[in-house]
Amino acid sequence: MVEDRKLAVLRAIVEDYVATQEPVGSKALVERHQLGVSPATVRNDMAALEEEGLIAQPHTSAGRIPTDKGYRFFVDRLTNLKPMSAAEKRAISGFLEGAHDLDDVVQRSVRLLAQLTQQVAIVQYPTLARSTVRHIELVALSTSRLLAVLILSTGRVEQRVVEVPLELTDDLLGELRIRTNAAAAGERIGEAAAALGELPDQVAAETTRTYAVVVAALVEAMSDHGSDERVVVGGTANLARFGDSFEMTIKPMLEALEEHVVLLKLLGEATSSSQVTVRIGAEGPYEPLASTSVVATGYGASDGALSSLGIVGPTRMDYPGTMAAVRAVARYVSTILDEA
Amino acid sequence: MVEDRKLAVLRAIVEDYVATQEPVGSKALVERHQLGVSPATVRNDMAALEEEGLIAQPHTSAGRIPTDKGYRFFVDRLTNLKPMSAAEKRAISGFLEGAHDLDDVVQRSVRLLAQLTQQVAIVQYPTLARSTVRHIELVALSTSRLLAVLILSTGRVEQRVVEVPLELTDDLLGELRIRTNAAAAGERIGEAAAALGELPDQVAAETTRTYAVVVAALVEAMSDHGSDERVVVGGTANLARFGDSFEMTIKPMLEALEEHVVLLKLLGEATSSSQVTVRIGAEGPYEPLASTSVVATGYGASDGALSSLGIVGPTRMDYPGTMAAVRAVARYVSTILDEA
DNA sequence: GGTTGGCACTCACGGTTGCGGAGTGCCAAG
DNA sequence: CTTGGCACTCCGCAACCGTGAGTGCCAACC
Repeated sequence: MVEDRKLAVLRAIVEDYVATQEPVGSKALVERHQLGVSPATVRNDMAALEEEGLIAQPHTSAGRIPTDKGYRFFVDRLTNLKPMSAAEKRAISGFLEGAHDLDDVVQRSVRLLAQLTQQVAIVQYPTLARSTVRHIELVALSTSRLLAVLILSTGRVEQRVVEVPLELTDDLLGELRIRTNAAAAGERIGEAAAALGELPDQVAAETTRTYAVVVAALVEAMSDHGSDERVVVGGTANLARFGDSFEMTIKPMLEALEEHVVLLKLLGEATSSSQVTVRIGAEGPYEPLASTSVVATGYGASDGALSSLGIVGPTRMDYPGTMAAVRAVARYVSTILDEA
Repeated sequence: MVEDRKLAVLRAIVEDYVATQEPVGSKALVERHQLGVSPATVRNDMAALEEEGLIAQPHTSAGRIPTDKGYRFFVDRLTNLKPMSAAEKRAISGFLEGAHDLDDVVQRSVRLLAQLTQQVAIVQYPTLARSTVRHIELVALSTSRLLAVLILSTGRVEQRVVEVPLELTDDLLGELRIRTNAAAAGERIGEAAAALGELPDQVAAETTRTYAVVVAALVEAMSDHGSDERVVVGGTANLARFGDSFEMTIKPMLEALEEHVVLLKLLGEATSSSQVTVRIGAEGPYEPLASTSVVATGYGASDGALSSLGIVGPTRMDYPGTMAAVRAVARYVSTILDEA
C-alpha cells in the first residue's frame, strides 16, 4: 500500500519533470495528481525515494528530479508503451509508402522518426550480412576499365570502377559476367565472396589477373565496410528544443553525431534484439553523452533482425511515447523491406 | 592617402574582429597594427567609416564591428584568397584519393571541407542534366517484377523496382534490355528519356504496356528529382564553435540544414559560376540566416560547372581562408570527377 | 587640412547586497 | 501512518554601484 504510493509518487515526479523541465515539489505534486494525501506525506515518500537513489535535489530547498536510476525504474516497471493512435499509424504507413529506393526508405524513416519523437533520429542501413547477391553486372567503360555493379537482395547497389590488365573484349566481358554470376548470384554474401575468391584459379592463365582484380573489387564491395556500417541522422533541428545546457548536452551531441562509429556503438546492442532497448544517461558507453538517453531497436526483414534504428535525446524525455514510436517505425520499415 | 588609411583601418577592424570576436577599439588597433598614427586619428577615420555604413558600434562607448556592408567591401576590395600551403594541398588530394564511389567522393568532400574551414559544409550531388546514360540493366526478381538499374556517366546509379503486367520470360527481358539500351545508352539524359518514351509504340501490341511501365520507371529515375537535388551536410559539430548566440545563429541554422530545399537555394547562384561567390548576412534569400554567410562555388567535370558546394558560417568568419579552401576543394573534386 | 593630446561623458560588465518565495525537514498531535 | 505547523535554507531576481574601456569633441600643433 505504502510501497504502491511511493511508486505512484515516483511516476508522478518523472511525468511532471518531463513535462515542465523543472524540479517538482511536494505541493505541486498533490495538486496535479490525485494522490489523496497531503504534501507532508508526499515529502516523507520523497525522502525515502531519495534514500534509495531514485530521485535527487539539485540543491537544498529545491524540488526533486529523477536520477538515472529513477528513470531506469520508471522505464522498467512503471510504464507500458502507449499505443499509437490510428491517425498516427496512417501517417506512418503513408509516409513510408512512397519510397522507391533503399536510400529513400532510410531517408524517410529518419525524417519520420525525428518528427514523431521530436528527437534526433538515427537509422543504420540494413546490414549486408544476411542479404544475398541478386545480380552482378559488368559494364565496359573503356578497353581497360570496367564498372562492376553489385545488386543485393535488400535492394542495395554497390559499384566499383576496376582497372583491368587485359584488353576488354565483348567475349571476355560476357564470360566474366556469366562466371561471376554463376558463382555468386543467389548466394549469401559470405558464400558469394568465398565462391568468387576461387574463380581466378579456375580460368585460363592469361585471364587470371583480370579475374582477380574484378573479384577483389566485388568482394571489397561486399565487405561490411562498404555500406553496412553507414548511418543516417536526422532531426538535428530538434536539438534546439532541448533547452538544456549547451555545453553539457548539445555540443557533445553534435560531435557524436558526426562520428558515425560512435553512433553505431550506441545503436549496437539493440541490433540483435527486436525489443525496444533504452539506455539511460551514464549507462551508455560514451562518456560525453552522460546526460542523454538512447532508445533503439532492431529492425529488418522477417528472417531475423538485420539492423537498428533509434533516437537519442535528453534523459529527461517522454519514454513511453518515444519507445512506442521507435517500435512502430521499426515494424513498418521491416514490412516495407520484406516486400521489396 | 587618407582614403588608403581608412581602408587599412577597415581591414584591420575586420581582421581583429574575426580573430577576437570582440568589438575593437581605436587603442587596440594602433597597438596591433603598425598604422603609424595615434588613436585619435584612427577615431576620426572610424567615425567616417561609420558614416559610410561600413562599421557600427553595438552600443555607445563600445568598440566597432563591421557591418554586412563592411564585410562585403572587405571581401570585394581588400582581400585576395590566401593560397593553400603545399601541405594543405597534399592533405586534400590525399583525402579525396581513396574514394571509390560517387557517394564516397561526396561524403569525403563534405568532411574535408568542414575540416579545412571549421564551418558547416554543404555539397550538392553532381547534377544529372549533363550526364549521359552509360548502361541500363534489368534483373528479374520474380515472374512479375523486375529491378531496373540505371547507370550514369557520373558514376551515379539509380534503381527502381517495377511491377510488370506480362509474365517475364528470359526472351522478353533480353529484348527489353537490348531495346532500352539501344535507345538510351550513350545519350544525354534528356535525349535518352525522349527516345525511351517512344519505345512502347514500336513494339508488339501485347508488350506495349510492359514497355511502358519499365520506361516510366527509367524516365522517372532520370528526372531531376530523383537524385539531382540531393545535398549532403557535414561538420555540424563546428556549430559548437560559433560561440554566437544560440537563438540567433545556431537554432535557425540547424533548422535550415534539415531543409534541403533551403540549402539548395543557398548554393543556388553559385552553381552556374566557377567563381567563389560570397553571400553575406541578410543578402541571402532566407531571413532566419540573416547573421550567417555562405561561401560557395560551382564544381564539376571539365565540360562545364555541374553542381555546387560550399560552407555556411557566421558572418564573422575568415573570408580569405575560407574562400581559398572552398575553391581548392571544388577544383580537386572536379578533377576527380573528370577522371572517373 | 590633417594630426594629436586632453578631457568629459557614456555605458556595458562584474560583484555585492537584499529580499521573496518555494521547498524542505522535523516534530508533535491526530 | 498521516497531517498541519513551523523554522530554516537557499535559489533567483532585481537593484545598486564602481570600474574601465571607449568615445566624441575641441583646441593646439605641424
